[in-house]
Amino acid sequence: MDFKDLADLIFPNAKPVEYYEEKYPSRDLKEGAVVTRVAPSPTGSTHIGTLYQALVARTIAKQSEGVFFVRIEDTDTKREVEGGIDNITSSLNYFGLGPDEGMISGSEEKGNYGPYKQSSRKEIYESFAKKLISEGKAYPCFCTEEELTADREKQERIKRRPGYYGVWAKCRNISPEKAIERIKAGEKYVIRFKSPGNEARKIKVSDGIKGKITFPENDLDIIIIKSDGLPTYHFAHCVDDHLMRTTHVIRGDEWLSSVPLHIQLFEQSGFKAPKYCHIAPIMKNDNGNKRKLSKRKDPEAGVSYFAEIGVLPEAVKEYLLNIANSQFESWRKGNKDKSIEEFQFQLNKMSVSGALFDFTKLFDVSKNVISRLSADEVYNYSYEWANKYDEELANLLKDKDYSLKVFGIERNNSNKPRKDLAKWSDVKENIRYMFEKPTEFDFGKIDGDEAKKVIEEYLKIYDINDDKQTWFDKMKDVAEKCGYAREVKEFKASPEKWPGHVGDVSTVIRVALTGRQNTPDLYEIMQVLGKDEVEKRLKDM
RNA sequence: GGCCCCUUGGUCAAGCGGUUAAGACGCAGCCCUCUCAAGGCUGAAUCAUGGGUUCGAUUCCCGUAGGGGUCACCA
Repeated sequence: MDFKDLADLIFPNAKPVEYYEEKYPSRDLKEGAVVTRVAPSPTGSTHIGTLYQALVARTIAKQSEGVFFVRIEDTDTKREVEGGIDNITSSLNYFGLGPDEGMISGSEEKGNYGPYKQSSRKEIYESFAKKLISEGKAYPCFCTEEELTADREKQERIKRRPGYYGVWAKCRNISPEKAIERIKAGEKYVIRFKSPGNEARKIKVSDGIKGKITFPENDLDIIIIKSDGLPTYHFAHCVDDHLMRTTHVIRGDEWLSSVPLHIQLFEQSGFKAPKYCHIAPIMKNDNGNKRKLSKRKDPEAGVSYFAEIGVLPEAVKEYLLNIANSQFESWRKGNKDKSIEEFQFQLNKMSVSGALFDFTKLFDVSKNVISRLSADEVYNYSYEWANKYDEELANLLKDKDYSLKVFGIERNNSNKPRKDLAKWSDVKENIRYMFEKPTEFDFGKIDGDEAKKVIEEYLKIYDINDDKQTWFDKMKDVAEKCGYAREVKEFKASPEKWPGHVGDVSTVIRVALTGRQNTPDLYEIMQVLGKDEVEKRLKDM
């Protein structure tokens, strides 16, 4: 009786690993091409961290003409949420981060290295676990949960490092004969990795983002196959990323401390370990403390939030890229019209510590993104958004031709378009007065009777056909006639001479027309409003 | 608690032994033939702390403090 018999008993039907090695050959890619993945668990709504990782992973894969794929890590059946996979794949798609390979919906996948859902790969893990067992590098463990917790408590009590290692690894040296006997007797067991490590020895790892890190070697005999027959994350990661020929593992830095284990797992399995790249998480300031963005507490942690408030995926990506590579900003400044795909991303320029999520900055980025859009695009996006989230706005925007003119104000034929829209949920209050007569008026400096006089005077000479210069000259004429300064400069030079200047006069017209003291270019607004509407609103005053 | 990582303005951050310590967001002020958004200019604001090493430390080393991560049959 030896390890081989034990392995045969545990996994009688497992295929030899060679079968899989052949089925999933090395990828035929050009030199330097990088194979990356994002490997989320389908546990609910997609987290912004997943998106962030996907963005980074996909970017470096694309840049190197490599492959980016999506693998679903659903080995924890308890945490799985219905529709979880769909949620991930549709979020990735929505953000334009669809994969070359892997899961593309809740039930479909593409690519030759699948299945891309771990729950469908059970037999593959068994095959590799069997090999480890037959080589004496893994073993069945019969310890019950109660025994394990008892040991852990004892370890704590006597101030020892907790875990299943050394003398605490009770099942480590059970002979194959004895193990076979116990299995045949029907005892429950899991499969553990027999770690060859020694905690006193150090290993050095070069992380693609964090740089050189020194760890103690792993000496924990971690579980690789759980009692439900599915692998733990560690083992699944090892088998999958080997077979899927991943070259760079981009993942959250909560995994950093598992690296010694993972490297050992790869070594013992006879695989080449991938390059690890650990991304610092996006944080939130919580009463002076930094903590990871949490889906429970922070709406912005859920990726769907950005769709809800109407921030473009492109804006979110640019913001994330900004956090990831600070040179992005200056690149963008010099390449205003280029796609972000052209930006040369550098992994080693990523920050090693987590950045605070900053809405103000996101909105600034977003304003810039929207400012690059045509009136047509702005209309389409906001109408689409309104149909989903804001019925009132959708009604306002029904008249497409007119709406297009409204969105064209200071946008069409302008080389420095407005930057006052950060998100589609800003649109309604921004343009409402173009569709509805205002009901409240505050003329500022000028009181009601004066304002009436200004409006009357203006009405006498108003002509929709005036060009902008004539329009402005007429505004000055009204100012003069009503006793205000023609030129702002003159007024500023001797403010005691007049009660106000053209600006104050135009404010009256502006308020009468829009109900606001601040608006975009009044001339353009009046052009869009049209002669009838302008005269009507003015006369109604 | 053990182990690992981190610490430049309010925020994101350049920097890699000698710099007036970039830039962006935000903030304040000014300018720009009407207001605002934008744009331009100007300004306030940063090297956690104590020791070394060095002619010289933001930069290198050690300690301290603070922060983060991790120690599961969860990923």
